[in-house]
Amino acid sequence: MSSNGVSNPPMRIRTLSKGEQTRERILDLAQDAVLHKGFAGTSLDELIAAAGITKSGFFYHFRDKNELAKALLERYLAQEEELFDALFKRADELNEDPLHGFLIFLKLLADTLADLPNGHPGCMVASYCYQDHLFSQEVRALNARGIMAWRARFRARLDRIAALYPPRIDVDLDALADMLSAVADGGIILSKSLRDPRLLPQQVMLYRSFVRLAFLGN
Amino acid sequence: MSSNGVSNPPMRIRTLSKGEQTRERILDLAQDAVLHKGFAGTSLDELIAAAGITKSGFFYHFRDKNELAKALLERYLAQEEELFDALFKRADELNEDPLHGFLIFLKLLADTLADLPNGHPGCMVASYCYQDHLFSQEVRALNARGIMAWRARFRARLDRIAALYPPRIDVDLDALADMLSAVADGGIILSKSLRDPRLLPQQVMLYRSFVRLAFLGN
DNA sequence: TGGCTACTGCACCAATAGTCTGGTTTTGCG
DNA sequence: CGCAAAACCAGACTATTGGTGCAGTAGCCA
Repeated sequence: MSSNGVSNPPMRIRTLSKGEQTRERILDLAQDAVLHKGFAGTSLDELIAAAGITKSGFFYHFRDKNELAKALLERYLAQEEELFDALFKRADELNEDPLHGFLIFLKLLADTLADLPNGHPGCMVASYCYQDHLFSQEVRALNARGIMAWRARFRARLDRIAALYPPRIDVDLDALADMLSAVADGGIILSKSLRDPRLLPQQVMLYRSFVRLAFLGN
Repeated sequence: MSSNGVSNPPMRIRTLSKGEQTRERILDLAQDAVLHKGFAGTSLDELIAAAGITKSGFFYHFRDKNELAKALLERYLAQEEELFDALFKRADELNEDPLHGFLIFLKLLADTLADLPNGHPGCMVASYCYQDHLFSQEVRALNARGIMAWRARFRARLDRIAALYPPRIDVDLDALADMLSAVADGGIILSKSLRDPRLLPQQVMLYRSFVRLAFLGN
């Protein structure tokens, strides 16, 4: 796009350099493997074979395996952030009311999840949570911070909702915020285990029903 | 019961033979390790060292590592069954109404989870779900059957409830049954990742609020 | 022309992982 | 007590794993 001239980053989305491409390819392969075999069950040899590089090539991009774990998680969390940003933005454009905006967001989220061709691939945070002793303190902390970020994000919404719609039941808003993470992670487990991609969006929609009932009463 | 005579198993709870004790010890250690490091990350060497046996001793009890995985999951599912049986029994003794019986059950479940000294150790089904490519088809099927059993169990309750209390919202009872599994698995992930044992029972209680709202309206 | 990026190739290593064969002790039980 | 079965132990073996070190190089950009 716009090859107008000199040293401008074209269109804000920089095209990835060759090295970045390879790095992304490794991360893609690693993510897939880790979500199906766990981190320890994913060997470097398998990754380099699939990526079409050599061991030396791998260590050019990552100092060691733990750095791969870290990069994997960082990328995953960033992608989630982006997704939520985008969905909230779309939802807010459709409705100004905080409650209805949130309900729309949840519908958009469910739709997005339902449209994933092979179902949700799995949540890195959940995967890492069941292998925490494999990782450095840094990675574990990153994992926890990811969940806390989701809580803060949803909690902020719920605060604005509760200010306008006094809850029909006695409910801790942090817990209600956490419940979306829980239902999503649980829904992913259901979908993956039973090999039914519909279960995850279905659970999100159930959470939506709960929110609606709790604040709107119907 | 009744040690009236001869070849009765004393007290119904047979005391474990030495071999069974060792086997249980291995399974205990393995479960703990697997829930913290994943299956591939759990080495046999580490298990036999902790159990105080040799490698050969291990293979006397399990043909190979996959058999350990199977035994681990089978035992876990059986223990869950037992727990649910016990809690439903207690709940039903306290109230005959299906809805209130279920609500009591959920409270008992939350209390039980809250009383676990170090929080819930983790769900084997969730752990295995994120490492399915490590296991035989048999183990994967067992995992799926476990979730299906929970669904069937809760669904049966919800059917009886819905017959008496027409739901205030349009809700798929299978999905609502699944939601308990989802919220529990998600709650475990929250509790483990954030190192806060209260989060899991809290999520169960939120699910309880939802059920109450959906069928009772308050 | 040189320097940087992004690798390849190969040699080598200690530590495990998982298996297997064949023996030995320990235990329950009649 | 005596003996078969149960419950192990000793040790050898091989493939794999994560990782180190170093030398070399193709391509690109200034």
